[in-house]
Amino acid sequence: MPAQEPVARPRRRDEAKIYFRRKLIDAAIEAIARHGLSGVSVSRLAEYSGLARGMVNLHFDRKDRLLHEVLKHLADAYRASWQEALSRAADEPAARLWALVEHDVARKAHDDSALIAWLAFRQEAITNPAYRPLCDTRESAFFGTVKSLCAALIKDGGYDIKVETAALGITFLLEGLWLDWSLDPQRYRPASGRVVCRTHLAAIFPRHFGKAARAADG
Amino acid sequence: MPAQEPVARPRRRDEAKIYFRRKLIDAAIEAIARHGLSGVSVSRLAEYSGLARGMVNLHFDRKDRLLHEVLKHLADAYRASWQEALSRAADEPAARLWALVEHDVARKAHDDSALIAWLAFRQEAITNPAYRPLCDTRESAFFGTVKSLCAALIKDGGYDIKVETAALGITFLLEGLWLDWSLDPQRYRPASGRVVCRTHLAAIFPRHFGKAARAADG
Amino acid sequence: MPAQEPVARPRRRDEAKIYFRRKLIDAAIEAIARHGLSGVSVSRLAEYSGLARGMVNLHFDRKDRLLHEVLKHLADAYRASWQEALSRAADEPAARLWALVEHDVARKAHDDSALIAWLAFRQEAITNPAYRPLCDTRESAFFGTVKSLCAALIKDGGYDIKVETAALGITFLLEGLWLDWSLDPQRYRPASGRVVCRTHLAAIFPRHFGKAARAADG
Amino acid sequence: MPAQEPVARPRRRDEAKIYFRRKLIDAAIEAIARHGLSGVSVSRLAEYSGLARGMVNLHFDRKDRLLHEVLKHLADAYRASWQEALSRAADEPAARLWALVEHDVARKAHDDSALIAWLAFRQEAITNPAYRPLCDTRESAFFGTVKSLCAALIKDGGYDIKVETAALGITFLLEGLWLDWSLDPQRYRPASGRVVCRTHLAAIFPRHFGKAARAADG
DNA sequence: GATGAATGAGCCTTCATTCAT
DNA sequence: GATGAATGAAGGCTCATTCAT
Repeated sequence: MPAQEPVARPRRRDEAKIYFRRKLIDAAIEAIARHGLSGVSVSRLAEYSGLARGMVNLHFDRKDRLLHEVLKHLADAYRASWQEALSRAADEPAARLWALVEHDVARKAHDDSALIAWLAFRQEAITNPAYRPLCDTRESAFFGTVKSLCAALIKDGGYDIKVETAALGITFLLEGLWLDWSLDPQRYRPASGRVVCRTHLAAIFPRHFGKAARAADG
Repeated sequence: MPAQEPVARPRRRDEAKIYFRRKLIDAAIEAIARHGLSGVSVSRLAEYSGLARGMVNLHFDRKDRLLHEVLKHLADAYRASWQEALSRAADEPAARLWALVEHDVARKAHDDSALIAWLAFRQEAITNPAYRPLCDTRESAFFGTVKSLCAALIKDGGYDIKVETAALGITFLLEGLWLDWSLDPQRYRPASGRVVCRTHLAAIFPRHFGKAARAADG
Repeated sequence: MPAQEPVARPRRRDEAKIYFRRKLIDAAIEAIARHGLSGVSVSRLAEYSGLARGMVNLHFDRKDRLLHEVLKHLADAYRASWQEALSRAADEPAARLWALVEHDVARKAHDDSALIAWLAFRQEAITNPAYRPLCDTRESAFFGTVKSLCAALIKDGGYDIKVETAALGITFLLEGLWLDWSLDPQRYRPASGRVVCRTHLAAIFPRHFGKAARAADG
Repeated sequence: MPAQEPVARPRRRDEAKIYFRRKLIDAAIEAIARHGLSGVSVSRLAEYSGLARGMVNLHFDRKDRLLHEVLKHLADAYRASWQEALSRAADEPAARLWALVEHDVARKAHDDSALIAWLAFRQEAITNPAYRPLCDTRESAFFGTVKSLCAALIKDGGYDIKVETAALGITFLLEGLWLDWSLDPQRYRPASGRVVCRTHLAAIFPRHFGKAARAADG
């Protein structure tokens, strides 16, 4: 767990409720990252959160629902994160697309637990349909954004490639990156991930990510 | 479960042993594919295999070891499969590399349970180090083959790209494909996966997979 | 089981904890007495105590530890019992030694389960070293007390016998008594056990337990 | 286990039967001595005997019955042993009684497994009535012999003691000795056991085991 | 006769949930 | 609201026994 912030328990009821829910969600993320989804027991949540066992059922009714909230939390946080990165990028499709990629590539250097937990849900969604809507890459806002950026680039560059194909290629690459990273975070090097993605983009959108752009990137 | 082949139980002891072990391994693959790794209980294995509960411990000592054998089985089967595909390809690096990719792309149209089970182990390996050696893409024979084929292509085509980068890009793409497929096998279309990969290869190895080659592919 | 005292379950938590632990310990003693140490299963403990199966692990973590606590309980209760008997005796070594013997001889008329359970642990200690410290007669406070009383008598009477030998003889006799009693409690007669011990004491400490004393005893 | 005698398996069927039964009985004694009665599993018997698992049921039908045979074997061997010691003694009650005691006292220096196994059955007999007849000291030929020797001594010496009391005292002492020895065979010293018994005999039969006799013993 | 593969009952333990405190 | 004691279902494993080989 990262440095335990010594935030005091709020006195007001509605604030306390939020406080406890958040503590349990954080504990769950940590537990998933360390022991996998099936390694999350109520006892372990109590241990990791420092709260009583009954809190899970009090605040989320069922362990099930807590996990669902955790997934929502992860999805929201991820979306907020890449949208924030997007908002800082220049207002051109190429720059914005690269901002998305760079955000993913770079983020793997920190933020371990959340990423691993996300992957755990991603896997669980295969057999547990309840998680699917929140996990399906193709349905996410991220994928939508990538698609619209690709569409803009294709229109602008006159490329002979379908939007769907371009967007899928990019997301496949990023997902492969996640998995590769997750198996051994120590081994992962942002630089090599970046080059792999850049090369791919240069291939499908040469006028936007071709040699000139690559030189600028180093 | 696929159609239950009515293979009679062998009478000879050594054959029966192999027969039952195989039955348990198949049952495990099926159970993993349906319920995830943590959904594999001895009772469920008994149910899926039609054998007694004690058989798991009799033939594999611990459930643990059965699962390890399942993973080995999956790894072996996958390796045998792509190697067979490789052996049928023309003796040129480009053709051979494409044979590998095509094998992966096409295989997702069948073979559901094995693939999903493999992904489950892949995920489990993140938190359970015991599975890691058999799951780490970078250490596999597959990745080694991809690397040596890339090396040959780079030498032949004089490309300005590191072997590692090229090989990683290809495997990331394929792994992304696996995940995308796994979440909804019905949705998956081999054709679109093929195009995504082809486009990528054309980008990094244009002299081998460029326009001319793409035209040939359709 | 002896008549189930209808003591209501305490409402206060700390009292309830003691109450349930005690109930389980009593159930264990009863189960050991009826079925032997290896006949104590969690199911049987639940049955005998009227509590849920999970209570064993809740209150003692492992069945193992419950049994250890049972042994401690038996040892404590036995010690308290003979010490109480000792405290009521006159302040002379002979009277005190006899009080100890009489306590053992007489107690076998009641208190069945505890005694049989104790013997079961005594036996188990032979192959399970964990029980040994609490079972070893020679290390017990009882043996120490017997020794010091013997020492006092030897000094007072000028007997030509080692303290260790005298004390061992007495404890051997008492242990033989226990075993003989345990095989058939119905057959056991305190009177005959008493005579056997008295005769022995008269032999090694004639000036304290000789004819005159024997006459007084009846 | 003591040095494994390399006796070849007999060819003749009836001899082979005896041979295997004996091997299983020896294995059982060893297993009981090491792991206690409840630690004797068919697997362990197979391991210790070097025979197949099915042999237990083939030769003894049930594990139960094998154990019963083991107890009979132990009882027979013990009886043969003390009777042999008795036959070597001089033809006087005192000498014969002492031969019995000495046999017991001295035997504890070797013969570990059989003694510990015997004690295990002795304990088990408390809760399992099936073992009782073969374990009950008071019913055994040994006790009968002790009683008749005591009777002879009482008649000869004109002692004022009941036969039963005298015989019980002696057997209690010896049983106490067994238990004390069993908890720590390393600690046991035959000499001290001998002195304890001698002192006791001198007390109840002074004319036969009094000072003069004691001096002779050292 | 001898073997060990196959069975299913029973073992201890962990678990999510309920609910009195 | 917050706690953790109590429950009983389900988990993996060991076992004695049966019986085909």
